[in-house]
Amino acid sequence: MSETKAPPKAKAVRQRFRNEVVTEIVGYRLRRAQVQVFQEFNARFADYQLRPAEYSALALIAANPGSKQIEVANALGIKRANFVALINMLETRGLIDRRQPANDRRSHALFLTAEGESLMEKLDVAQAEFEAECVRKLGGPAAREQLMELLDRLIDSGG
Amino acid sequence: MSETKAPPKAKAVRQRFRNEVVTEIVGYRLRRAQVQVFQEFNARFADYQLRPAEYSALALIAANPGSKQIEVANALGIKRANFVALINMLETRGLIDRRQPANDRRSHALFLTAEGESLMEKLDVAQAEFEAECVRKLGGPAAREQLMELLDRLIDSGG
DNA sequence: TATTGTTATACTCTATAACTATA
DNA sequence: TATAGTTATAGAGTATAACAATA
Repeated sequence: MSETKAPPKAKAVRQRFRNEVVTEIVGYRLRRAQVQVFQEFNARFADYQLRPAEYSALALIAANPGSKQIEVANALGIKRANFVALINMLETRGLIDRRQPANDRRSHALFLTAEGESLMEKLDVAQAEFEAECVRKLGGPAAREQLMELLDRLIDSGG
Repeated sequence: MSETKAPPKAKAVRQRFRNEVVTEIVGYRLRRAQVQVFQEFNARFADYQLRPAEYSALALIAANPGSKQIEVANALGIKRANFVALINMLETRGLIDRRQPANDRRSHALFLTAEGESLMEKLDVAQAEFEAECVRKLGGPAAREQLMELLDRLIDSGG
């Protein structure tokens, strides 16, 4: 503090760019936080070549073996038409299977393959580490719980 | 509670779809909240034909008259290349002006037109109403302040 | 008639490279 | 050399319409 120099005086000191008109908007800050967190996710899961939607699809199939494409798509907020390419990719990579269900031959029953199960074990670890990092940034489990509750209020309310 | 019927026994009771593997992830819930808030924004600003980025650009130019394209683009987290079409649109619609600054002829100095200023007054009202609605959903100003602080922690931390 | 998966298509958003004019 | 604006282009993500198979 004792060694700070006087600011330059000659040129008209360019006023700082005023961001507050947007940074103080809930939606704007929500967006920036989400982008930041997704970038961090992508960096951490780059080794697995999995983006958020792909990871989420795998996790949902693991937790709901035999579920239909439309169920997983709906849970992810993805249109069933757009889910086809995603699930094709996971099948091509040998991570999931489409099987013929007995009761409804229109639908496909989704399952992890052995390789998918094996990968999922690693993904669970990576995801737990990532979540722990978020908790650390937020300042602890209580802060995370607070955030989750506040976000829920924005999601739940219909109008 | 006293009138609950026994669950149907005949068919194998289809277990509820288990979402928790994703809904309990900070990033996932952040994303869903952001999408919800942006949808609400789009609905409210449909009359003005303005999406979040366009509104934010106008607000930043209003708060920083004479700013350069790259300054506004950076503040919005948009590449300068992608900002061109956005600002072209706003200029075509007569909401902003690109003027020649005296000191640096490479850049464009951005200003709201009279029409832009006039529109901005209405947008300020609409945005204030929208923010108030978010506060209501969150449960009051203190809850909003909490959310903003928590989101900041996710944005600030570099690693 | 309605639903599931699928294809095709279009529109937005984003990322990169390269050009120009200026600094 | 570096920066501001621009163009072109390609990749995601998303939305809609239409079709086949099945319910």
